[in-house]
Amino acid sequence: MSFPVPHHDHGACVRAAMAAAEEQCRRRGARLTDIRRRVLELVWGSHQPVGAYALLDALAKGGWSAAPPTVYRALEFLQAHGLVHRIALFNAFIGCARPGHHHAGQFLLCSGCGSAVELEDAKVDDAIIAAAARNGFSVTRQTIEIEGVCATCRAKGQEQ
Amino acid sequence: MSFPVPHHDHGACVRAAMAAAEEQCRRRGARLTDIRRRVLELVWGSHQPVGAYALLDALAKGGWSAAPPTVYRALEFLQAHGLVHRIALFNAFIGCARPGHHHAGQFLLCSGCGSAVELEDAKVDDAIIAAAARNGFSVTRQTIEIEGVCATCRAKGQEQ
DNA sequence: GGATGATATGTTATAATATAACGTCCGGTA
DNA sequence: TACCGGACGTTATATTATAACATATCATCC
Ligand SMILES: [Zn+2]
Ligand SMILES: [Zn+2]
Ligand SMILES: [Zn+2]
Ligand SMILES: [Zn+2]
Repeated sequence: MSFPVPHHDHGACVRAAMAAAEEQCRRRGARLTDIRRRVLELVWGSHQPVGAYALLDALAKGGWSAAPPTVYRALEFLQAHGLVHRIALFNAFIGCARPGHHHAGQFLLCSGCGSAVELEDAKVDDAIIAAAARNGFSVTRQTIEIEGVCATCRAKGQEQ
Repeated sequence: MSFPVPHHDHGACVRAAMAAAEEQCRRRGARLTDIRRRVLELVWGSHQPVGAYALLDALAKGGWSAAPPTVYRALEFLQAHGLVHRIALFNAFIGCARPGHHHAGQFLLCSGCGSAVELEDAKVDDAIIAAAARNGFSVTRQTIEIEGVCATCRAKGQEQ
């Protein structure tokens, strides 16, 4: 929701995400299989978007013998159930902290630390829908990827 | 600026875009070479984003013997000078109707006809910068790609 | 429990997108 | 003319993603 502090208890992030995913799948009658669960954990390895082939390597290191379709299928499932989002700019994937919540798919991407943070800003949402409507356009999906520098990285850059 | 009417005089779009490009390059002392000019014309072949390899094929049909780097270099140049934008969602490229103008990179993408229209909406821009600032984030670049259905396609869909 | 259909996974191959690396040409300039 | 830097040609390869088909697993019904 807000930018991750550098040395936070990330294990807590992962546990919360996995619990939310289990809950979300239970509610929707979706099967969070071993592979899907493992891929989701790997996506949550950091707050940075991860590429499919990086996930593949990570799976392999865990002894999971997997080919590209394995990872892409898992990611497809996770996206379909709102557990993971794709960052189009980077061809990479990031965990969703609030599955089930309304989300428009708004991301802040820090070019310093590589972190991605999901935004749920109603004003941005409204402004976009209004601008679209003014052009006779009805919105079905938003992809909003904002590159820039987070507070932590800006502070680091200036202290030199 | 607004959605293209189905049977408009597209030649006029192309001529205007090419003139604007010549002017922009002149002002900036950039060399709009034959290949770059040709690629830009091809990008303007429609109001739909075009993939790099489609451009490559089109160049080949014009007898231009080109390899991928040729097209990617031309696209890189055109992007650098604001003559072309990349649509991250589609790995494709679209001409900019107003090079030199301030543009935040906001696009409406119709899933019916495939058209892409660039928006320059200050309210969207403001809302995003404000939302980013609230998270201590300073924006350097926006990628806003809004999928949906344009007025023309919606009308077509309903008349059945 | 065994048959059955749907869903999930394994496996191989290949498609689609993008870049690295290096040599050559060409246009302007001293 | 000799030089320099940007532009281009060419080959190879990296990166991302999907097609196609075989096999396995799971849930359900009898
Ligand atoms: Zn964390
Ligand atoms: Zn940062
Ligand atoms: Zn037109
Ligand atoms: Zn349309």
